[in-house]
Amino acid sequence: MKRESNADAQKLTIQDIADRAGVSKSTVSRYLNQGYISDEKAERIRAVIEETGYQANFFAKRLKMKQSKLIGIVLPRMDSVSVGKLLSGVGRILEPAGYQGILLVSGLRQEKEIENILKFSQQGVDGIIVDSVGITPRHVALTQQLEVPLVYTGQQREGLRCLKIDDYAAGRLMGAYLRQMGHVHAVFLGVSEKDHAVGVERKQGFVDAFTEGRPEAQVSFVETGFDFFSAYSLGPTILSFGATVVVGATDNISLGVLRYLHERGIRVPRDLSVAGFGGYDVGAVVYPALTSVYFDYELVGMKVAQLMLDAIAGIESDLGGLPLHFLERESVRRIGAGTEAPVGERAVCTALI
Amino acid sequence: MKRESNADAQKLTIQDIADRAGVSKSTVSRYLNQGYISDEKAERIRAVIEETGYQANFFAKRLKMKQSKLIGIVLPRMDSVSVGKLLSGVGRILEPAGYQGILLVSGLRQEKEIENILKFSQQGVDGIIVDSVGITPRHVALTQQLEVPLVYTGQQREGLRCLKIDDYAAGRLMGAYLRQMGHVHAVFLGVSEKDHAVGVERKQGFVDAFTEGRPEAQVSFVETGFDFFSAYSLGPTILSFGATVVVGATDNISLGVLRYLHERGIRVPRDLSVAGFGGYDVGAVVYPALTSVYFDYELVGMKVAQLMLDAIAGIESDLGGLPLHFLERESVRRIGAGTEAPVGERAVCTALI
DNA sequence: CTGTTAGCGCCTTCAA
DNA sequence: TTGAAGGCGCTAACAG
Repeated sequence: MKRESNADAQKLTIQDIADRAGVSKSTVSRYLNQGYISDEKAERIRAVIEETGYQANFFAKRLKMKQSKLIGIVLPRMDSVSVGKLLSGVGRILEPAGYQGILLVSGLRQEKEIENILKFSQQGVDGIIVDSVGITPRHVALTQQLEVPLVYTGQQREGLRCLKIDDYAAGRLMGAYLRQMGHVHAVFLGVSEKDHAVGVERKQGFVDAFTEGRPEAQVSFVETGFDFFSAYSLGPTILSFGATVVVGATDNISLGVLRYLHERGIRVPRDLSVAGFGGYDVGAVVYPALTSVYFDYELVGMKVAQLMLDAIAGIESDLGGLPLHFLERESVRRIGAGTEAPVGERAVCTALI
Repeated sequence: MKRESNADAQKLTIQDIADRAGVSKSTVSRYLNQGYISDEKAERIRAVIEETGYQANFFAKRLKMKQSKLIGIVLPRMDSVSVGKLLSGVGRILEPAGYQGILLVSGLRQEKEIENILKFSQQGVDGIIVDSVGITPRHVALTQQLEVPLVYTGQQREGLRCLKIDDYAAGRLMGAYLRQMGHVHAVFLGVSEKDHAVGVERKQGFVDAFTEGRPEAQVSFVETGFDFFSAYSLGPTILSFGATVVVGATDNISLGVLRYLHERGIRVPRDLSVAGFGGYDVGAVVYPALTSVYFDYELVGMKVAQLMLDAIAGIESDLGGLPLHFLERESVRRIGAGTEAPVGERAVCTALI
């Protein structure tokens, strides 16, 4: 009966392996890393490692190597589809590169976001990815002060390494589409301007493309939260404007509207059109399926991760833009003739399911 | 103009602080940990640390301390609502306890799940939480072999530290409800039995409660994938049985059915009832809102994390069960009188939105 | 090709 | 109370 199984893998050190293989520590180390040893010893070492299940101590190794192969990821929240997709994309790039993501959640608070960045930098991660809810001057200062490379997404700011979907362009896409469909009066159900990307850029893009050179065009604004219940409860207000289409700043918001309209017996799109942003799968299950601008968050994640890797390698890369896809589904009705959108405006529109 | 700002926080070591404060390394160390020094020196050190922004090197510290304050979390996938909620719950417990989660995704592959567990144990995490898609004998062997404590969720297995929702009970809850509503013939749209929790337990619970002591009761089975498109495409098959209710093993599956029925002009619940499992928010937005058994994955996450913390502390705790809530919404119709369910079967039913 | 020798930055006896 | 010294496990010169 053998006493030493390959349990307690943690306990043995490189010295133990060296002893059992009858070589020195450094030889084992070389075997593990570069490899500059005779086939014979290599084989002896391999055998010992095999049977003991030895694994190098992570912390000792990192202490020497001065790099953790860890990327800190600061997230606004955990239970969100887009965050999930983003993470999925990030992992896809990080893993094959030998890096590992480590998370910290900031509960949508900018302050905590900064704390988390600090915490990661103290922990000695090799890079920090921040999915921000709002970049403050302190973010900028901190980023420049820190040694470790940072990449931001979700929000954008001059002077920082950023990569996010083009909310303004997304807004324009929707605005152009609706004017083509002949709509003249729209209700825009937006969110707080504190979220610059969604609250300001997305809305502005929509308004610009929808109204540009059309004095008769009109957009009414209503502010809501991100969840569909808050949108749902705004139903009466929305109807009071007498518009022909309601645009929610996110699909969730639009779904809330859809549900309200359904209960009120208002048919979509016959009586009123509805559209959103995000292109979530759920938009395809509801009836009518929601017309939306699709954001490929997984791709965002992949590009952000690549940007991170490049930054670590000392390369300041520029990974082009992120494509936007227009999902023309069932919730928007054509009214009258429509106004042609500016040339090329529909170039990136693609119909997906 | 000061040359040394508090940038490069990483670079200074405990020795630097000691020098600037005019004390020895060990004094600084003591200040940082236990505290067994004169107020005077303590103050000097505090000041230096304050102005330099010094932070102890994470890896050096861990190398000495023999504990990482890191919990490895092995996930089947990243882009899923339930995983997001679970993580959210885990974080809620881990963070205040000074622990941090670190993730590895196994892409729904059991093999990779094992690799990931191994990887974490090599990295010296203090504990590993596994949201499993299927526990194999190798999982069991590995778990017993490893030094580090493991906690499983998603699946259950004798001899392992597990905590998951009671799929069998959830199935029973649904079965009992439907028989009470007078249904006699149901179609169960289930998933592969490889997923023991969902594919076997949940289904069995449903069948048992639905048919027990009712020879006339009948359940027809159809196997599908987890996504709603695959369920959607099974529409014709489902209808061919002529049942009065369709039960999807997950809400996603049921949503696919709902969409199919809607397109075919079949009214729910008038012509056919539909129900699911999960209680996702989306189920409340569709029309009719989906009746479902609600799983509080965030709570699961919290309990799993607590179990982990206890295990680390050497305590083998038993955190009771997880409550199930029945969401009686709009998609199931009452037919005839119904059969009373076994006594107490509805005890844990609660109506949430 | 290989073993010896230094540390990486920190914590922790051990004397003083 | 404090400082000196040793060592956690590993890698990377440096001589052989």
